Amino acid sequence: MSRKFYVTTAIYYANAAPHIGHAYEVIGADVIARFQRLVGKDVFFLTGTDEHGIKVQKTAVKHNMTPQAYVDSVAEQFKETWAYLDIDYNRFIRTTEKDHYAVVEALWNKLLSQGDIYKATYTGLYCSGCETFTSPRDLTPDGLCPNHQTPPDPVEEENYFFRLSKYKDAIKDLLEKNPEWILPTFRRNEVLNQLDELEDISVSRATHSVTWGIPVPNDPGQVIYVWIDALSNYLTGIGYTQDETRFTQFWPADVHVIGKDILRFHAIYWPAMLMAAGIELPKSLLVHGFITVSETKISKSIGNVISPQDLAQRFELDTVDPIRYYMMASTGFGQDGSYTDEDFKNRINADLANNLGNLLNRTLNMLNKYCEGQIPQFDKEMVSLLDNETLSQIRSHYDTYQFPEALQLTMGLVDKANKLINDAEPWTLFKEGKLQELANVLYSVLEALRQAALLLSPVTPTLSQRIWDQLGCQGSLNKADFRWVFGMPLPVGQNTRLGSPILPRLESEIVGAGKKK
RNA sequence: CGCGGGGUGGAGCAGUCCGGUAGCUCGUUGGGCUCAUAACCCAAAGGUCGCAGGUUCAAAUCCUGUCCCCGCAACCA
Repeated sequence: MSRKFYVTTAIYYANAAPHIGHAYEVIGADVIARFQRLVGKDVFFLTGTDEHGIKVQKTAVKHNMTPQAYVDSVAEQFKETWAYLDIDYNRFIRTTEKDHYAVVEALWNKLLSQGDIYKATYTGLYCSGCETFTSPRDLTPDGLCPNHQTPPDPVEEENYFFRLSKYKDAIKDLLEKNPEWILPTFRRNEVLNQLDELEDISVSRATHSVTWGIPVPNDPGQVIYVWIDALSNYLTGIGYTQDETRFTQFWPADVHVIGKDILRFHAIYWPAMLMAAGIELPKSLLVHGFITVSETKISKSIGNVISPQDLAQRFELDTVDPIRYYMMASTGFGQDGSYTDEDFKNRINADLANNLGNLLNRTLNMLNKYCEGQIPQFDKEMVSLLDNETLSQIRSHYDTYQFPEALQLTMGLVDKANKLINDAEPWTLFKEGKLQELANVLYSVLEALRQAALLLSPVTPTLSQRIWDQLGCQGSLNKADFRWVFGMPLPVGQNTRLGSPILPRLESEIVGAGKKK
């Protein structure tokens, strides 16, 4: 088994601030990265921003900024949000970075020299108001530009094209022979269906329509369009043509985490480009759905854009873990997820505050009263609440990106611990002087807590660490090892450190969902 | 007939491939316990399994028809 793991998110278009939709994807990728580290892989986790193009160019003008200054500010916002969300990435790539230019140019030149990029005339509908080409389906029924209510002009323009059609059969073959290449698998059909009408794609734009992009080598009148520019970030991120050692270490990507909106580009354009360039293909695409807020698609025009910070503020959270947990527990990849305040509060209170947090609290309190706060000496009557079978199921769910299932099983361990306390009644055992039995029960529960903290740590790193610390364990869970689940039981006699609840119950939200604050 | 996903107790889902007491989480109600973050444990109520036919001793599950939602079809996370 390979010891490396390369995971990426899509790079986010730098013309607006991040919201919980972006957060969902990046958290998913972060959970994958953290889990793979936990099981001992050498992980590289790449995320970043896509910063070129006409929209950025225009938005910058609107803000009275240069495109560069504008994308600098947006990239900064993304980085801040990622830090806030506890995203432990290895690199935040920006398509305006120098090494990316070098990669894109290298790729371009290679494809051009072998004839996979060629120059041709592109005929399109150009709206002078929008200063961009539009497609017929974006027009009003009368054939007018929806923004300007004017008819677009047919314009001919010299562009470079990528010989995508040449790779049609190879892509088809790839998808048919690798049913698991796109996950969840039902997405594959969507792509297969689109394959038949595949034409070559335009991969450059004339500078009179867009200037904010990577210039086409040796052709000052053209800039490279989004496909080659954006998709190739996955190569740049690990040093293609720049750092061959690292590149060969991590390529191919193990999984590209993407939204369903950009599946086509990742499932068709991207492998075609790689085939053309003679580069190995990524191993899989993990396609997620969208998060809707109160059943409505997140949209600026509707005004229900909500940032992770908004959400945390709304419930006065002192850690983002509930957000991470909620997103990973309630929505499997593939489905669209619906966010509501009510649902969020219920879920977090039930799982994290009541079941998990309170379990720690009640157990350590008893330990203080009955065992002077020390991990008690158990004997062979002590039962383990976690078994090998369940553990391997949890691991397998994490491995296959089935986070709701992994979390549910882990919470099952917590349930068992709560149940054991109710059934065994340690307070009665104490009164009756059955101290060995008492020690066994408490140890079982404490050990379950330690294991749960470890198993949840990819999703809730902060809360897990709080449990870890209160149990008196040393060090950071970021450096933990999956084998510790059974391999590093709580040492007898260790002093625990009961603290404040790891997560207070959420009370009524301050502002309702779906409204702008 | 473009392709695909889905319609199961108040909410969100599993079960459908390999027919046979309709399950899980949350919520609601009642009880228990008292170590704990009004928490935890137990129990109960609550479902024409979209609709209509058919096959079968037996269908949420197979077959046929039909209605309704949603997604995808060149840049919308």
